[in-house]
Amino acid sequence: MAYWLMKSEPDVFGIDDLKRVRREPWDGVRNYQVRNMMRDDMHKGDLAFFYHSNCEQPGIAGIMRIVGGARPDPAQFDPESRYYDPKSSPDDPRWLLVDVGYQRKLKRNISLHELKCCPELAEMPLVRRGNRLSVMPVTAAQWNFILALE
DNA sequence: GCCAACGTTGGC
DNA sequence: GCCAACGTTGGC
Repeated sequence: MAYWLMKSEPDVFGIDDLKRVRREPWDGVRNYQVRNMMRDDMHKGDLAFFYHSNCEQPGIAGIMRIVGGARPDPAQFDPESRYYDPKSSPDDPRWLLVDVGYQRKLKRNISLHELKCCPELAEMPLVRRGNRLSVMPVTAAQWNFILALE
């Protein structure tokens, strides 16, 4: 089983939203590197940190599980969607999503600032300059270390 | 295939 | 709101 960190803006969709709906298609990924990771490396049963980005206190807010493997993101075919991609076709879908399920909130939000201060996490793309991945792998050691901060 | 222009991400 | 970083686009 693999571990991940997935970013979302809480103003758009946060951990409390996932808690309410229990399960959600993680749509809108429009980055090839992330798409390839979802396609090749993400599997049903994997666990992921829910990270709040672009907000007052960026950080890890909860844990979710991958409950469905990669499948075409319907939003890419919807002209009304902000994720519409006219260059994609149902015959050859360009963008994928995975389905995630609510697991739990962390007892406290673990802020980006705090994560940045941990030498043990220095290799995480999250704390590295210029990183723009909205989904990134987390090693078992990093996962356990972060949970121990809780 | 190069690279300038442009758009997006996301911390601050 | 600013802006650094970086991915994508498209002219050549």
